[in-house]
Order: sequence, then C-alpha cells, then structure tokens
Amino acid sequence: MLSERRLEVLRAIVQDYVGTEEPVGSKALTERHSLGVSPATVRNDMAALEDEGFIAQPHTSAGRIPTDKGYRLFVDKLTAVKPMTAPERRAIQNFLEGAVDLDDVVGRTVRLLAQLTRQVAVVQYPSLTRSTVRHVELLALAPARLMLVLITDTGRVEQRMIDCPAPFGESSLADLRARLNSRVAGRRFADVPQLVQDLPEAFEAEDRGTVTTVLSTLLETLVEETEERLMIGGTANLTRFGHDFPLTIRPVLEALEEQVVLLKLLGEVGDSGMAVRIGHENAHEGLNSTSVVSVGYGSGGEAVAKLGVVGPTRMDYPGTMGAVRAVARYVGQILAES
Amino acid sequence: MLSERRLEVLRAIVQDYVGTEEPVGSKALTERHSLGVSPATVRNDMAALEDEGFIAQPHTSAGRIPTDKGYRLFVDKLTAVKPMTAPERRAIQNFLEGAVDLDDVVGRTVRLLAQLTRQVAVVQYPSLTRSTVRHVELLALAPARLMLVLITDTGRVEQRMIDCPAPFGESSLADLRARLNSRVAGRRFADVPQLVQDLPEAFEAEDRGTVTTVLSTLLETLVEETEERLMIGGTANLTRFGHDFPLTIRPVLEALEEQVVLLKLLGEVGDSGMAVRIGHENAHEGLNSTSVVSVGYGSGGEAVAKLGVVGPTRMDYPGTMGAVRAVARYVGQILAES
DNA sequence: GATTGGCACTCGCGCCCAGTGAGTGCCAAA
DNA sequence: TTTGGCACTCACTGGGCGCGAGTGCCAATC
Repeated sequence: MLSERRLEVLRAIVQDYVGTEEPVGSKALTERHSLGVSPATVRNDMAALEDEGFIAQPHTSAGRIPTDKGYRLFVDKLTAVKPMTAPERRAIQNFLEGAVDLDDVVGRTVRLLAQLTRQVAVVQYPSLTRSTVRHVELLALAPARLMLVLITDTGRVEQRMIDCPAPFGESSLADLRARLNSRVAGRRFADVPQLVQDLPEAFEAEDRGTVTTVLSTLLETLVEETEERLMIGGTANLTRFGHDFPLTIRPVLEALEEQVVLLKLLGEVGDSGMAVRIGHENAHEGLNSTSVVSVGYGSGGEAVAKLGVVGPTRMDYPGTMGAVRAVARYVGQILAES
Repeated sequence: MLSERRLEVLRAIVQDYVGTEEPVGSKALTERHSLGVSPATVRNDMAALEDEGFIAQPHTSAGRIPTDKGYRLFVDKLTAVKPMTAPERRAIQNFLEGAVDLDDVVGRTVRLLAQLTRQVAVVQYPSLTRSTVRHVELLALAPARLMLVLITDTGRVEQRMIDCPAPFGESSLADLRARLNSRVAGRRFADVPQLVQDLPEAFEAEDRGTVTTVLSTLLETLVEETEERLMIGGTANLTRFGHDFPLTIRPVLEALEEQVVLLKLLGEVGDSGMAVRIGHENAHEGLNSTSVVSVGYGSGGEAVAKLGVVGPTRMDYPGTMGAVRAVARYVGQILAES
C-alpha cells in the first residue's frame, strides 16, 4: 500500500502538472509544495509511484506526468469536488434565467458550461423516455392529411405528418383528440402504448384505419425520438489542448460530430451522481486522451438527461466537477419552473 | 490588361496550389501543364501577375501562391462551377430522401455538405420571415395558462407559453382558434400583424385581455424567431487546414460558435445565385484566411434560407460551388415535397 | 518585341554537433 | 528511512553548413 506521503506527492504532481502542463521533477515539487522532505526522498517516492503505474516519464531524464491510473486515484481519493463560490452561483442562475424556451435553455447551458470550464460542453436535450405527455394535438391540414403534435412536460415539441388511409371528419378528429388526451395526458411515455391499445374499437369502422395510423405514428414518435438530441459548444477550447494537437484534436472533433458516440458517452453516467471517465476509460478511441465529466440533471427529483464536458485528461478535475454539478443543478431548477 | 496566357498561368497556379498546398514554381508549372512555353517565359508572366497583386511569394526564392485577389479573378473569370456527376446527384437525393422531419433534413444536409466538400458546412433553418403560416394551435394547459403552437409551411414548429390575465373558457378558446386560423392560415408572416389587428374587438370585454396577450405573443414569436437557427458540421475538416493551424483554426472555431457571425456571413448572399467570399472579403477577421461559399435554397421557387461551406481560401472552388449548388437544389426539392 | 537558355544569387530547410541544464538512479552515510 | 553527493541521460537550443528549388536578369534567338 502507498504511504500517506506518497499519495501527497501524487496529489502535488497532478496539481502542478495541471497547472504548468509540463512534466514535474522532484526538485520543483519540493520547492512549490512544503512537503517537509528533500528532493531525494521525493525521488524515491516517485520511483515507487511509477512502479505502481500512477505516473510515468515521457522520456528518461524528464519529470513525471500522471497516468490515467494516477488521475483516477486523484479523483477518487485525493480530492473533493470544488464548490462554486456564491458569486459564481449567482452568475449561473442569472445567466440561465433569461431563457425563453427549451432551445434557449439548452443553448445557454452549453455556452455557460463551456465558458466556466474552458472546455467542450455537451448538453443532452431532456429525454422523452422519462418525460410525461402534456398534450397531444391533431390538426387537419387536408381532408386526408393530419399533423400530430406532441408536447412534453419538459416543453419539448415533436411533430409528424400523417397521411390517412381515408378522409377523416372534423367531428371524428375532435373525438379522437379528446379521447387521446384524456388517456395519455400526464402519463409517462412508457405507459402510453398500453393506454391507447383499445382506442380504435371506440370508432366507426370507416375511421378505424386512420385511428390506427395515428396511434402507430404516435408510438413511433415516442420510440424514435428517444434517440436523443444534443447540443455541443466550446469547441474552440480544444485549441488549448496541447502543443502537439494536430493529432489530438482531429479524432476528438470527429468523435464530437457523432451524436451516437456522445450519447453513449453521457449514457454511461450512473442515474445519479457524477461520472468521470479518464483517458482510456472512454470506449471511443478518439477520446483516449480526453476525460469526460458528466452528470444527470432533471426537472424534478429525477434525472431526465445528461450534460457534461470533454477536456484533456490533464484538466482541473475538482473545478470542472464543481462547475458541472452546479450547472446541472440550476438547469434542473429552471426546467422545473417552466 | 493581362494577356490570355497570363490568365492561363494564374489558373494553373491556383489549380496546382490547391492540389499540392505548396508554393508553385515556374519549372513545376511547365511540367504539369502543357502551356507550350518555357519556364523563363512563365517567370516573366509570374512577375507581371505579382505586380498586379494576383499572386505573392511567401518569401524570396520560393514559389508563388495566389492572393485573395488572385482567387477572386480565378472564381470570376477563369473557371466554371463544376456540375456534379449523375451518380453523385443520385447519392445526394437518396441521402436526403430518408429524412423524417425538418431537424433531420437539416442534419442530413449538413453532414452531406461537409462530406462532399470536406469542409465545414453551415445550414440555416428555413427562415420564418419568408414562410407562411400553416396553422396556429392554442392549447389550454390550465385555466389561465395557454400554449401557443405555430406551424409553418416548411414544417417548422414554434411554441410559447402564455399566462393569461384572466381565465379563458373552452368555447372562447375554440372561437379564438378558429378566427385566428381563418385569418392567418396560408398567409405570409409579414402580413400577419395587419390581419389580426382588429381581432380583440370581436370578443367579450372579459376575454379581450387574454386575446390581446395571445396576439402579442404570436407577433413576438414571428419577430423573435426571425432570429434564425443554424446547424453546422464537419468541423473535423478544419484540421486539414494547414500545418500552422494552431493559429488559424482557433479564430475560425470561435467564429463558428457565434451564430450572429455566421448568419451575417450567409446573409450577405444575394437573394439568388451563389456568393463566394474570399479571405479578407469576409467582415469577421477570424475568417480572414477562409472562404465562404453560400447559396440560398427554398421550398418553392423562392429562397427561404441559406446554406454554405467555410473552408480555407485554398479550396477547390469549382468543385465546392458545384456541391453547394447541387445540395441546395435537392434540399429545396425535399422541402417542397413534404 | 516576345521568347528562351544560361547563370549567378537567394534563402528556407534539414542535418549535424556541441553545450546546457533539468532531472534521474544509485549509493553510502546519517 | 531519509539525505546529500555524484555520475549519467537526454531533450532542447543555437550555430554552422550543404542542398536545392526557385528567382531575376541578361544576352541570344526566333
């Protein structure tokens, strides 16, 4: 097991490296941190830490830099989430409060997060799976053409065109609209299929085809749109990644363009609490030299979506985690209010 | 005035430089293009072209590269838009046809454009200013809380919450909904204000407050949402920009994050036809070493929005212009069909 | 007068090389 | 276990040098 002081040395290495972006040597360490021991001792400790795989040398006779494993230990054991200061919290709140609609909330969140962490921010739109239906609207655009509009409790709106197998009267439409809403309004998406199952039976034979079509479109929308939407921002911060970044930045940008990859990234967050994936812990290899800090947020007590940031493994973990957590909390509040 | 051959030399320089990304010298030019003259002659021509400001040397005793002015001449006089091949056109059509809704159309367009041009693609959502209203829907979420849903002919949907000054009965709501739609459905946004002006007068005094609120929210939505939305993609292509791009890529990424800048960029396109802005012709200085090729697209004969690509000034103009034009054409078709 | 071959010149680039210094590992002493 | 000492490693820097692509100019040619 590693002694107390060796952990302290690891912490110091991580902190220094994050600050300077340069490999840190034994002498510099003792000068910048009052460890109370000599460089030689630190050297011994470093050798031990290297044996255990927590730090590495880019080349012989250079300082040490933390490995993914080192960062992992740092995050798990050696540090705490750094809370935002009161002014920062107020600023977050003020910035988010001006939002006029869902797009705006998500947009502001992304910009805010990117700015606070100086990294790439990713925010998932509130997911439909966890949402409830607020209202279903049916509009006749033409005698045999309807538009279905689905409104969720998180303010999201989805619409679909429907071509009916037969003309559908205004009264039947009103009837269907009313029945549909009385059954599904306020219910969770997952419950909808059951609730509408027997609806066609309540209609005349001639309308039944249309009702069935409408229902299947509705169910389709619920499923299809579970495939979530995302917004990302702060990509310009990627240029702060490092000196060698032609090679680094490219795969990251590519990964960021693939929504699927990003969703999986955020998806791996546990339902509550924060997730930090460091370097190779990320499945996608374009992101092997980045870390992802993500957390769920929600309008009520429950998480309906995720948000997070993507940055270099060499990032300020406590600060980033603090910012991510704070933003998630306030977005949740805003959503609950609207 | 420049002789025929000198223009030919300029064209050859542009083509070679775009291909190789390296300054092109007189010898290489005569070898790769059959100009029928010796390197010495080409050197004279180059000197003349340089005097006129069409080409420049990065440093003495290096080859020449085109200046912005050189590219401008090339685009205006020395080349034609390169049409897509039949298979390419089919591919574009197939790719766009699978789209299920507006978001999907725009998303696919952006990906397609980025892939075809290997540059950054920007697509503006169909603008509301030019659109017509397809339907306005009002939903009662609570006795004194309404939701306004606006559906446009391009399939775009906007929603707004409305807190009413007084409870609003279901029958009044139906009445308002009907009157509103009979007046504005099918009309252009710009005409809406006039058309609804006298509507409150048709209602009982107690409802008039609510009607006025609804109307002003509607008008607000029309105006506010004229502030357009955009989707961008293909940012990973920025890494192909050049060798020195730490400096180049950063301001570009920053510019791309500012929707305002992008909108202005596309906005400068003439109503019809294609616009090419080269290097310093772009107002935003972050984009001084990039060129923007943009064009309007529309569901009918009329352009309702713009799309385009952002790439290095050293880009394949004929090919890029061909791709942009083709994509715009097919997106227009898709929108018209839906 | 335009075109061409010849020629001297420029200058960025890659390479080698030695000097420097931060950092290391090992060892013997405290 | 800690510490000071010491030899060693090796990335990095900057100067010097040769190479070669490319230029500009000039005199000869068509």
